[in-house]
Amino acid sequence: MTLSSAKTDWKAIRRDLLGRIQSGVWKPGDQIPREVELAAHYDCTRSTVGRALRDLATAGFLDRKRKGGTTVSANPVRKAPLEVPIISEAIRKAGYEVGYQLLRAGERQLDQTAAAELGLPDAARFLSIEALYLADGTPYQIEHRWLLPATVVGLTPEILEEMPADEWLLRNVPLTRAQIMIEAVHAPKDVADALQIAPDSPSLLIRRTSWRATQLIGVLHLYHAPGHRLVTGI
Amino acid sequence: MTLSSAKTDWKAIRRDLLGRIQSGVWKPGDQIPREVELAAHYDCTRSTVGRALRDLATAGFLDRKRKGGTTVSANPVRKAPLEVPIISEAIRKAGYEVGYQLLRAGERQLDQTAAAELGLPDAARFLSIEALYLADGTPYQIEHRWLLPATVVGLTPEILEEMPADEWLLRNVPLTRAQIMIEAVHAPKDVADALQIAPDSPSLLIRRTSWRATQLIGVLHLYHAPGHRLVTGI
DNA sequence: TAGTGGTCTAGACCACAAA
DNA sequence: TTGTGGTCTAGACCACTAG
Repeated sequence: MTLSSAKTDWKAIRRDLLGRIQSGVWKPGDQIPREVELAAHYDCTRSTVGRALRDLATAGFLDRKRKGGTTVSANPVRKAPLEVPIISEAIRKAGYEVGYQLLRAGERQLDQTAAAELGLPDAARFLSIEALYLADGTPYQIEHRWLLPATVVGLTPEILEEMPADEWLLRNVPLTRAQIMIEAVHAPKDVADALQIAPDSPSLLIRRTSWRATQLIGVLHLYHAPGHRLVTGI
Repeated sequence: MTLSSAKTDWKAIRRDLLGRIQSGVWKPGDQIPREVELAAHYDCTRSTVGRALRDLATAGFLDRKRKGGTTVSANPVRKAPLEVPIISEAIRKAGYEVGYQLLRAGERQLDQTAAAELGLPDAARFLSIEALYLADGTPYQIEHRWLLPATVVGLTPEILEEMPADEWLLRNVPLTRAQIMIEAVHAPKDVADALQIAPDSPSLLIRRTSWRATQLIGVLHLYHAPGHRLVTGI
């Protein structure tokens, strides 16, 4: 009641409700009024307050249960959105001139550890791609991919000379599911050489395994130069 | 038309539409039918298809503009949700027994680099907290916080002996905004000692600066033991 | 069993951007 | 100017679950 009560605008209602949560008027675990009561208070229909409540629930601020009512989340598990863009876009966005250099491309036996990760026989042959990305001429990251030849028909080393694998894949084999792992490792020797950094420098490694529907596309390993930061927020 | 056309269920409609996008029936940049047409096709009201379309738009698959219609996103910037839970919850979720050990707590001058990050005069005095977390008895991560005393009144070293700062903060000073940076570093000597790892081991460092509204709460540095992985997916 | 949220309808008006 | 999505209403029925 003391807080604003802009009428009949679900965004305003959401702001008002969020305000009560964040200011502590409603504390974690508290039961908040039912939709009908809120609708009466805000002088609108149940659908409208429902939309505001639904939005807050998907954002993790509220827990909702039929018959059980709506409560303020006890464990506000905030999710920070981590963008997964095309590599060159990421560099461009940061304001740098993009450089791309194909190091190696060709069919290869899958790396032992990578095979184990995928639960595949390492007898399987993959299209192995190694490339270097530069930002303003400075080595920025190394990408190493293993792609399942059957799912990337048409992708040739010639194409890769001009176009990063990311771009080709986005247009030709869009992923529908991916698993991502982020960890800190010592840069392996070949990566350290390519990035022109000291061997055993700390490197941020992003590993991504991607599928199109249930069909495996491949595995991506991204080694970043020391000092590289992943930035996000809530 | 060829794809399923389950009637009057927005989730089914969303599945159907997403199927057309991911199977390539509708390609990036394509204009898709208007709400009225889709409503006719699925034999439901505009509100219902609208909900499905809105959902796909917020997920990044569609771009919508008044009068301009709805198009398939050309740049599907997929966002991987990175969870930011209470530390002990994270360990518990992974199935381990949680250990917590306060190493140091007391007022201190803010660290030089940390002060620069915040744009604060390093003359400011902060509550400095260092703690060790264990998973099944094994050192797991080191947290180092600098908290602005004015915003955490009531938080004493005695409380911190028993309760991780995270838990106290969640209940008493919930954050409304945070900036998060993730990078790979060499573990500093004191951190390496506490984690019982070799000096200069690669460590995943998560840095978080948090605010309540516009009021700075403090800075958190989390050093992880080598091998620790952040896992997410899309 | 009863009460709560989840969904859908059929209609209306409005805001914005393209033509 | 006009067509599109964005939002709201007033009502209804249903699904889940707490008591």
